[in-house]
Amino acid sequence: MADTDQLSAVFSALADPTRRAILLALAEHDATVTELTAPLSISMPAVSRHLKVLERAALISRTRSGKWRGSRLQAAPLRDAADWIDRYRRFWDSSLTRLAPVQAAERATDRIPDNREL
Amino acid sequence: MADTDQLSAVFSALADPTRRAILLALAEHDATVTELTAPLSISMPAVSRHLKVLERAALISRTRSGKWRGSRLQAAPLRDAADWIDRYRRFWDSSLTRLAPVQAAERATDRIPDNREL
DNA sequence: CCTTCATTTAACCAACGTGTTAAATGAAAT
DNA sequence: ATTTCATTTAACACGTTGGTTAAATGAAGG
Repeated sequence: MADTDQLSAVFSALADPTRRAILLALAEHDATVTELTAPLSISMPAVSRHLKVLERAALISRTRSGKWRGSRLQAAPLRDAADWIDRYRRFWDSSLTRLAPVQAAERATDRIPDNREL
Repeated sequence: MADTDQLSAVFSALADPTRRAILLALAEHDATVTELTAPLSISMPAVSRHLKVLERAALISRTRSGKWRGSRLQAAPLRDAADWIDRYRRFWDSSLTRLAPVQAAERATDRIPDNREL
């Protein structure tokens, strides 16, 4: 990560398939580390550290109740990530058919040194 | 990354603020490495490598035209990322008011060993 | 040709990420 | 008190990342 900014932390957390699997599991229901580890073919310490990453990204919260530590999905940062990505929606969605030619034209003439058809 | 799966590559690419800045610039118009480097206070080789990361994630395509190599935004992978995140939308958006209590109830009773109010 | 300009590759470095196993912690149960 | 169980921390290995500067590449232009 190297960065501490929120969005970077979130995207970085999402960049790992194991962590995405964990979030998916937590979308079903809160779970303990042991429960999360079961289907994951990695050691419990490894899962524990994935959870720490998710927690730093504020994607989960953790509760303690005696022996057990529960993890709960916190989706707010996902909203931020979705919002960021949404700024690019015009580049792929329905309007693509309508907008694409315009964009192509812009791209062909704009900013490219001497219009060398990049 | 360590992983080669597409979604991981995309999220990993997005996890760096410099690369997000590059994508934002490319949302305006295609650009050369030099143009992209100008506002970025890092060296051109560094930018060149960021571009390679974005290219591996299929977030940009590159064209060559004589001396210049242009970069163009390719938003399709962003759609995939958005789609992935969207599965969690119910956890944060409007229905949150309506759904949250249900979820809370589910969470309190579900899967947690012996209902220890995690 | 020889130079210039845009970009990439190479070599290096410090920091980080992800996994492991073994030890430590801390609450529960006997 | 001692043991047991869930989890975390420590110590280690190893590959990756992101930055640097210096050299290589490759097309354009004199």
